Amino acid sequence: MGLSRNDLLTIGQLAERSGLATSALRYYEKLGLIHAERTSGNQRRYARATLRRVAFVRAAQRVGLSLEEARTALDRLPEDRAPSTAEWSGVAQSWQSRIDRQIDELERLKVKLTGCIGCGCLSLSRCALYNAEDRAAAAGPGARYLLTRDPSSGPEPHPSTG
Amino acid sequence: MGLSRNDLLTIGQLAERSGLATSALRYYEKLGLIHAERTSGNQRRYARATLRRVAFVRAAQRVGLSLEEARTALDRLPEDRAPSTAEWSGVAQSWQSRIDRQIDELERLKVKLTGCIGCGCLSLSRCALYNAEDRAAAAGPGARYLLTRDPSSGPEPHPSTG
DNA sequence: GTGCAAGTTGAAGTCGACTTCAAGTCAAGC
DNA sequence: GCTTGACTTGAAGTCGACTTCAACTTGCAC
Repeated sequence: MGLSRNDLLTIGQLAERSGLATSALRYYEKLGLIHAERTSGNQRRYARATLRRVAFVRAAQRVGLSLEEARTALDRLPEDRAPSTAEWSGVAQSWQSRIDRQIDELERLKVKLTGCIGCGCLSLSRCALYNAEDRAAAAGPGARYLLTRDPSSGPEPHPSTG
Repeated sequence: MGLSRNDLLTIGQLAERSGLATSALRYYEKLGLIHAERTSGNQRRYARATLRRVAFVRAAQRVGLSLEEARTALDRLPEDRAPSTAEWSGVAQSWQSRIDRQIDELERLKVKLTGCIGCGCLSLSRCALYNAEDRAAAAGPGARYLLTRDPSSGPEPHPSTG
């Protein structure tokens, strides 16, 4: 399990240690999330700090960021060393409020479901589940685009061609 | 805004009332989530109860179910009337535990982030963010496949061809 | 110096949940 | 009866985050 040489990781080693597939790491590199030196034979060699960047990206995804957003956040942290408390706390705090919003939305949904049990609900007239008001609010990771259909808030699902 | 005739909704009306696009409703029909009668001219006409089914599907998505899973859950509820308290409570309770798991995972992530602020963390040796142990646990809606790489738990990301 | 696992590339495929398109048909108001 | 907007279909496109493929090259153990 030891590193083969002076602290540089092959893509396979980074994959094993980060829990990601090598193909994912190459993909991350293409997006500019991580970066590797090359051997004379053109193989990638990663600095150990890359492990940190990968962990950061995975955590970012868990808070609901896209890889593109993760890249932006990553740009505000140093590439070659651990961030200082100050550097880190800004990021962490904005993530915390994201998490809080997600938790909040889940709590509200839970209350609605409980209400529905109590009132024998799902009748068309006044079930809370039918009131879509806060659909766009905070939805979990990855789900934002799936559950939002309210044109007055948040990004459009696929504004590409039309 | 009134219904044009005897309680049957056109696809446009159902779209407006449910907040979904007509294309989404046709897609739901193709998946067997909803069903429509037809006019002599082959246009869809929906019973009002369809509104309930659609609402159910959207709620299911918010708890993290796929449309396929929603269809399965839907099969256990009556198609033409509001479910009884008994019929509903089984579903609602299983959703609640899903929600609880999701909240739980978010709480844990939040604690980790707080820890990282306090300890000037993100050093490679012992930052909690690096310990991926519970990655596969509960992740939010839609995110399960993105964040899971642990072969010992949960569904494989894309086991299709290989 | 050879064998073979592990690396390289770009292009194409996958997944779920839809949307968009093209080419036509229906329904309802005037 | 005509116009026009809402509807019909199947096929193809979109999105993000990867994975898979094919054809090839490197690097390390023996």
